[in-house]
Amino acid sequence: MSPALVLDGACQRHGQNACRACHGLHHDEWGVLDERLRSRLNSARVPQRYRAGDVVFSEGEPCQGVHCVDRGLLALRKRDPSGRAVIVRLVPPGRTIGQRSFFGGEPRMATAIALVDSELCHVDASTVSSLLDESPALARRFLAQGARELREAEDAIVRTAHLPVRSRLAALLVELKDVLGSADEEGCISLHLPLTREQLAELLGARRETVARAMRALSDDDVASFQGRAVTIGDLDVLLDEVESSSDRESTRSAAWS
Amino acid sequence: MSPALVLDGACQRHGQNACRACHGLHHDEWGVLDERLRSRLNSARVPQRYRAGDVVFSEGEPCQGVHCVDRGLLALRKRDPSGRAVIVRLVPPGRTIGQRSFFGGEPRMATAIALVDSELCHVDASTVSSLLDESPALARRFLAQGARELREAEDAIVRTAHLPVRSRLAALLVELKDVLGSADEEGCISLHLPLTREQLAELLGARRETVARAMRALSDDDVASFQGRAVTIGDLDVLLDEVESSSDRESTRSAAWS
DNA sequence: CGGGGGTTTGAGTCCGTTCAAAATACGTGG
DNA sequence: CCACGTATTTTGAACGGACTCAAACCCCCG
Repeated sequence: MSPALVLDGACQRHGQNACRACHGLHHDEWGVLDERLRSRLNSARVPQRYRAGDVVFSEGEPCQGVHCVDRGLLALRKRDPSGRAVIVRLVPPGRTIGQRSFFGGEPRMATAIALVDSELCHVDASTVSSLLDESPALARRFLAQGARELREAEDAIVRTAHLPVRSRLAALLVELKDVLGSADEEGCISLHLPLTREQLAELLGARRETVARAMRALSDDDVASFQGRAVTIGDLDVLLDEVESSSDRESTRSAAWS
Repeated sequence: MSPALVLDGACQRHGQNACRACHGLHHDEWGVLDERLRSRLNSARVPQRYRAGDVVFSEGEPCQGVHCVDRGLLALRKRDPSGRAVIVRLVPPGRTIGQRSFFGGEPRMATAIALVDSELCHVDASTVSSLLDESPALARRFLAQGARELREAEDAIVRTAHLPVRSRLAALLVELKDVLGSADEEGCISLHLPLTREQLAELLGARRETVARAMRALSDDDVASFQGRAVTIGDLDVLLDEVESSSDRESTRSAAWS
């Protein structure tokens, strides 16, 4: 039912050729290449496997090209001036990482970490460059993808600016359910978190303890239940309200009480 | 002495032709166009003037192309789910706004507001499209610019995640001094804030009152002084420390006291 | 001189943090 | 399969930063 499951299924079926196969199926950049350029890409790309916790590239390193995510999930993490880690975004299958520093001509500004066992394809810088020069359509795809990432980043800025941790956690669950969730026949969504509480905290801009308390608060109010890394969402609408309302909460409540 | 002042001077000298002239001079996208394409751009662009407070485009509107900033300063502002405004970034002269929704094929996701009297050039969507298709170099420029904006957005995420308002204000001053500041012979930097306290608060993800208190705290500690919208920075190093240290502060202090 | 927008200050409250301890999960070797 | 040591997660209590509400203050302009 969920798009993510369909994606995973398709990738597994194609084994080592997952890269070409998956990228054709989804909103990914390379899909627009014609046969000739696609075969050039195919001979240049090098498939790689990473285990949960492995580092794909590190903050400060020079950029050696881009990586496409075929399977798994990555996190991009930066450090603030005082050394604390912040996860700036998650990268699901179908997306490319490393574009930012490739196009910006900068060293890597974040560390990419595999949150679960993952399969990537590395494409070296000169191949990407030559493909870009020959395919304006590819450039447009990358521009569109960059626009999307910028929007997501700005949405994150807006969320962290004013929403409490509890609402930010709810918003994160809403996002994750599209990528990792599966719904049973009752409309009850369940998903397995690919992050430790610590990483969840880095992603939400909070501390472990605060995240734990926010989880407890959500389950006390029957919005979602947490058992270890397993999450179940009884009613999606209740979860969505959690994100929208925030300050409306007590007014909604008092309306329900009267 | 400051780059911003040089830029302003150059633009004013060219009057109505500021667009072409300015864009050639700086790190702007259009600079890479050859003579033919540049003249196409020049005949399609329409110069526009906005007064402080004017809206260039609004959240939700369809995208009609991009705008280049020749003079002045713009703010891009979004609203969070509960309706509160957040300024996600400032746009100085030399930059283009509206690319994000143009490339993403989405309606505008933010409202663009002139913070001071500003001059822009509007370039319609089909012109930008045709230029992009004919000039891979232009596409690369836009990709580079998108990468830069994404990095800046991610930096903002990291800052708001853990730094206190006082440090975020200091970081903002460090950025603004490059665009708006002028240094006297003593190395003492002064600048005029183009924002109300309210807008400053929206930019920092805080409330007016908190920003006022943070200003007071900074001037009490002789980091910077605020008189209305005029800011003077006595020693830039002290201001930079303010951003770096944050949690180191009390240890620095105790070292100084002993 | 008296508005009115914008700014500053104060007092009280709430949310998130910090520090510390208990509880739970987990992998490893016996 | 169980016991044990370690890492992660959860809870509690106290503190602190930022928010809210409310009032005073400016400063510019009519």
